[in-house]
Amino acid sequence: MDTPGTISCDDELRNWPAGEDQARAVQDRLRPHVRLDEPGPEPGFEGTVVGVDVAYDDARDVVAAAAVALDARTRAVVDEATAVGQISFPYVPGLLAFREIPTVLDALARLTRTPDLVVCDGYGLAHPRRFGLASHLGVLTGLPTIGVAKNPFTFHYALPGPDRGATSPLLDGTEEVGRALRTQRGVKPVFVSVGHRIDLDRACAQTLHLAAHYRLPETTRAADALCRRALADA
DNA sequence: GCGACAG
DNA sequence: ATCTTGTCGC
Repeated sequence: MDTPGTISCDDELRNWPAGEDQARAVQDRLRPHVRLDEPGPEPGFEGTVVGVDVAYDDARDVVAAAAVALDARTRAVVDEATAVGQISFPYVPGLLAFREIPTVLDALARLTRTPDLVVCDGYGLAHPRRFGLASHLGVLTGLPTIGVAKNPFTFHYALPGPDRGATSPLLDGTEEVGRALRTQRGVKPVFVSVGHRIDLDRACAQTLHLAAHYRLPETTRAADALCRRALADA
């Protein structure tokens, strides 16, 4: 049985859901473990921010994940790791975590130090059941996580102002589940949501600091490039 | 029933 | 996510 506030990552992996109904049940069971009461690290803190990403080859049934650790202040790459596996779940909107997490966990385990913050491609709280990829990865690892997505999924938003740093609420009805964040002037915004153990203001501030030169955070760009290389070499 | 739908 | 060349622009 689960102890309140504690889950076993190994047990969750052992009992990976076989179908969509089971997967949704897992999300409903794990959702109460998400912690939204911690402010999380400030941008530029002493430590590492890790970007994770995954690439697929459906024809070969191969998935490659990458984890790239950056110095949180300077954004210099300080560590990186990859992992290759078999595709464990089809892509179903709302169930992305079940497709990505097993291999991502492998890659994270191969880093030489524990991340202080993990940046995911996709969403955390901004999810039909408030438990997206970033929330799920946060609960399984216990690490602070955020989600940075390239499109608004099923949610609505007004375009933020044109300046870098401008934001607007990402809405599910009237509930703010994340924010549209302009990381570069005049460039389409990214969509930030909280995963685990960080608040939305800090999640946006971290994203802005990491996206100093491009639309997407350096963490995401580095992890994306690395997992593609890992897939090609697999 | 129809359309929308992170990666 | 992935299939994919050249091309317009700073």
